[in-house]
Amino acid sequence: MDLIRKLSQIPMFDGLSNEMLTEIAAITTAHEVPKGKVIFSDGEEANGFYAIAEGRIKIYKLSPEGKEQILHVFGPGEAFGEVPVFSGRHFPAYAEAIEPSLVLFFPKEKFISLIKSEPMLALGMLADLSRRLRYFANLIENLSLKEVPGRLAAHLLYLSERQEDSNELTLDLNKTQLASLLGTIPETLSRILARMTKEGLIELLDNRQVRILDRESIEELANGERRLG
Amino acid sequence: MDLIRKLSQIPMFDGLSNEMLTEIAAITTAHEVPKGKVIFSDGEEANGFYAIAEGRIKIYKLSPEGKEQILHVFGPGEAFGEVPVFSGRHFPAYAEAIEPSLVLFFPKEKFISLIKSEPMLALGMLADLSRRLRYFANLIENLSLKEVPGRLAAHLLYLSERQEDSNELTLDLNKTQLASLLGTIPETLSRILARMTKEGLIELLDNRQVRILDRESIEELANGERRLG
DNA sequence: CGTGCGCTTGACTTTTTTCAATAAAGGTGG
DNA sequence: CCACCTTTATTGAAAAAAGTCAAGCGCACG
Repeated sequence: MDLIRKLSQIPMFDGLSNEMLTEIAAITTAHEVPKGKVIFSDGEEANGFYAIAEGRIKIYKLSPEGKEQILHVFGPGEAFGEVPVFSGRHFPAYAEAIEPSLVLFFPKEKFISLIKSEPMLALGMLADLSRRLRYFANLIENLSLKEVPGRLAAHLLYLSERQEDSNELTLDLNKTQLASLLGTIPETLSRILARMTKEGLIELLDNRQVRILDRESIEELANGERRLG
Repeated sequence: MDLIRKLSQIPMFDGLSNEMLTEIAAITTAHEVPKGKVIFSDGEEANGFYAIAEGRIKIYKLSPEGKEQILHVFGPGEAFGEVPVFSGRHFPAYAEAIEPSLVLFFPKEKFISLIKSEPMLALGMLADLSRRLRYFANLIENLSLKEVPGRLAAHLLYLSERQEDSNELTLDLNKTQLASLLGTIPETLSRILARMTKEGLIELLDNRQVRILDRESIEELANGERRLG
């Protein structure tokens, strides 16, 4: 069945038997989500969690004045909204589709029953949450200990690692959302990109394409060993 | 045995049978840690994780210039250093005793074997990591979306909830470390406490004692509905 | 073809940090 | 128990970083 193939592509479910995947499929429902739709809200009661079959979902917090901090952008194969399955009853942030998406939903109680009978499922889940904690520790470090140019530099290096030509990269978000991911605002991001261009560290090709001209300087920026003039 | 009593007081191990506690005890070692001792460092390879029997441990990141961001302060009954047990091989931050402490150590592979045979242990672990993710989401929100007065106000309210007299509270850290927990520096914290005092929101008694004089205004500060004059 | 949203840039304000000096607190050994 | 010494805390003045407000451009989409 198609659903089982989708489940098997989720890393969290790696190493599970076909029987177990079938059991999971039996409790799974799939939902199409249009771009811009809020899947759940901060503080909302949770009945289960999600995984992405297609599309991308941003997880974010909002300030009272409406400023947004993106915590995570998840793509195909990644799960989200698991926290209230295991502690607390409410989602800790907002989730919104930033592309037309197809998400799979797993109801809480039924999923917990499966965990009790299948330790590998628990270990996959633990690995998943652990990776996320590691990612958050890094995000906190960036927000608290680096200035915006350093955060941007680190992000550019991160993106450049996962492209064919390691010196030409495509931004995965528009600049407003990239600003939100980096804990700043579009104006500041724009200015810093301009400064990095003027100092010959990067070159802006398309609106979404960046060429790295001076990788070493960008690495120094990301490590706090240098600052923009 | 004394070790089993200590294990039974760790919330992560709630609901486990005596036999299982005995099995855990068989792989546990206890270690005294003097105040100021670094238990593990960011990036160091991990062989297992820890839980606190007595004392307090801070988990933190350092910038190249030596600025510190505290991620967590853990006390008796709390576990730390679990992330590399389930994903990655290295600790994601530093851990240091801020009081003379007694910590329990659980070796990685042996602990994973126990998890495979006891689903309740996995669920306790999952609840633990989930709580931590929730806490981190909150910390990120504070760092990114609130100014320092708002972060301090939120922390004072948090402390006041867990004291007998809800309007008189004891800071759990010295001010240098409190600044580090709030993502700022001692000078800034000092100034903001002075401003809150001048505006009649709080009164500083001892160096560690704070009396809340105007709780409503502090709540508004914490919610970003108000700012200091 | 127009409206709107995203992006950029400038001028200005606010917040926070830096640097420096001093004061207070806490722990140690005599 | 006190004097000393190190660490911690406070305060001021100046600098830096980032945010706000406002205006204008351009591209996309209906």
